[in-house]
Amino acid sequence: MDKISVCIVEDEPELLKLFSQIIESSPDLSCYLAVDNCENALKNMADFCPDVVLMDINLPGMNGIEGTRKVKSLCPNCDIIMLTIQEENDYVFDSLCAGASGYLLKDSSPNKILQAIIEVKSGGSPMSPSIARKVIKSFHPAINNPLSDRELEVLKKLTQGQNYNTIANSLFISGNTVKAHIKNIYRKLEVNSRASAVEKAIHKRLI
Amino acid sequence: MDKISVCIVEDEPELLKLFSQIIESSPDLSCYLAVDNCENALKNMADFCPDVVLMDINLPGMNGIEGTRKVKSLCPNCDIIMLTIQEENDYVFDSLCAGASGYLLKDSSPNKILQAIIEVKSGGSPMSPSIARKVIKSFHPAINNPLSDRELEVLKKLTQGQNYNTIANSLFISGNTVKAHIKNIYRKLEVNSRASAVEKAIHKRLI
DNA sequence: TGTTAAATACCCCAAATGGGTAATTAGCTA
DNA sequence: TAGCTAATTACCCATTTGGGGTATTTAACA
Repeated sequence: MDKISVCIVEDEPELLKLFSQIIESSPDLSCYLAVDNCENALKNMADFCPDVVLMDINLPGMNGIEGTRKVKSLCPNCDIIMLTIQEENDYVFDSLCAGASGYLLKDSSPNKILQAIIEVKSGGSPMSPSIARKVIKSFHPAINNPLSDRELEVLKKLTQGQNYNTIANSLFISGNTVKAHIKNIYRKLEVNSRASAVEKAIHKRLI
Repeated sequence: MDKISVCIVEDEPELLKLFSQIIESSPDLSCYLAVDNCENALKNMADFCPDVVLMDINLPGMNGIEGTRKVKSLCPNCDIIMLTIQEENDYVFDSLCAGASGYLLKDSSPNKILQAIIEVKSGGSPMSPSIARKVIKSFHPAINNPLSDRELEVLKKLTQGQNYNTIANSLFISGNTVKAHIKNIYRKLEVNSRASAVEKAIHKRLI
């Protein structure tokens, strides 16, 4: 089997050098490209798609999240591992939504980085433990759910696009009562339309 | 520091025995409870909350997903690791939504299982590689997005609860045009209301 | 015991929504 | 070149929605 070809995008020269040395130290990996910005990486990738990209986030010019989006549209089969000090939620989730398949913090050991590259190519998604927990937590139910059980029932049906009367019939209550519940839901979620109620309910994991 | 107390819920006697032996073989862990159904686990947990629960999914009586929900409401600080052969998407995501913090397949090595218990207590979320990929994939953008760029713009504003005219003003087009776009969005997403459009857009990762 | 929240039900009304039809322009493809 | 789709605009009309009220019953709670 061929070596796994890796591209590194990292603007700190020492780190770029360190990472490429780590890659080249493995008999299974080959550092195909080591650049300090996304623009150069993309230019080279038009001709050849590497197997894996290690991507920093804070970069001069295009940032690593936008870069990830662009790499994925250019090379859909390329697996991207974020390798960054950024561990704020926004960075993590924006990266994943842009198409990243892994997320390592820069304090990861050389061995972890090598393992991660192998793992991502074997169909896994290597993440630093704290990142994995953030991701998993995003599925956990809301801790401060202000809605009553009945309101939650109504909210679920709202989400399915049902109107006052359909909801009323399925819950065996009057349309006016449904309306009253929806008013209370809006007040508690601080919204004033079905669309934003659904959006908020999903993102707060209420349903 | 005290040993990490572990509870195992597993209905196959050989596996239950094997897992408890693995736990007891570690100087840092203690198998506090080993039972073959959730009902018994919950009965015991009313008095004492273990640090970690290893939870099977296929169980006689209450299944492991419902069990996870119940354990979390009884012991919010307890970390639950699913340990199961089930790797269908529904099982994975339902487990996480029920409150699980890790998900291992039963073919994991004893060493992986021990590592996972330590890791989950250190604030990580241990997952088998294929499970991690499923989770990460759920954040990736839709591959078959049927909407045009303009329709996506409108959809985003729909999601924010904006009405025809507000959307029209922010896009510098007429309200009638917005309406036409929304009609096309509804047709393509096969929905007929803002609420279900928002629901579908979020779950298909269109926005 | 008084208070509060939840669930139920009703009223009115202005505004927003969804469905139908139709036309023009521009760009892309077979 | 003919045909298709996307984007834009416009109109009509019935239904739905959201905001403003008010009121009763029940259960929980301090």
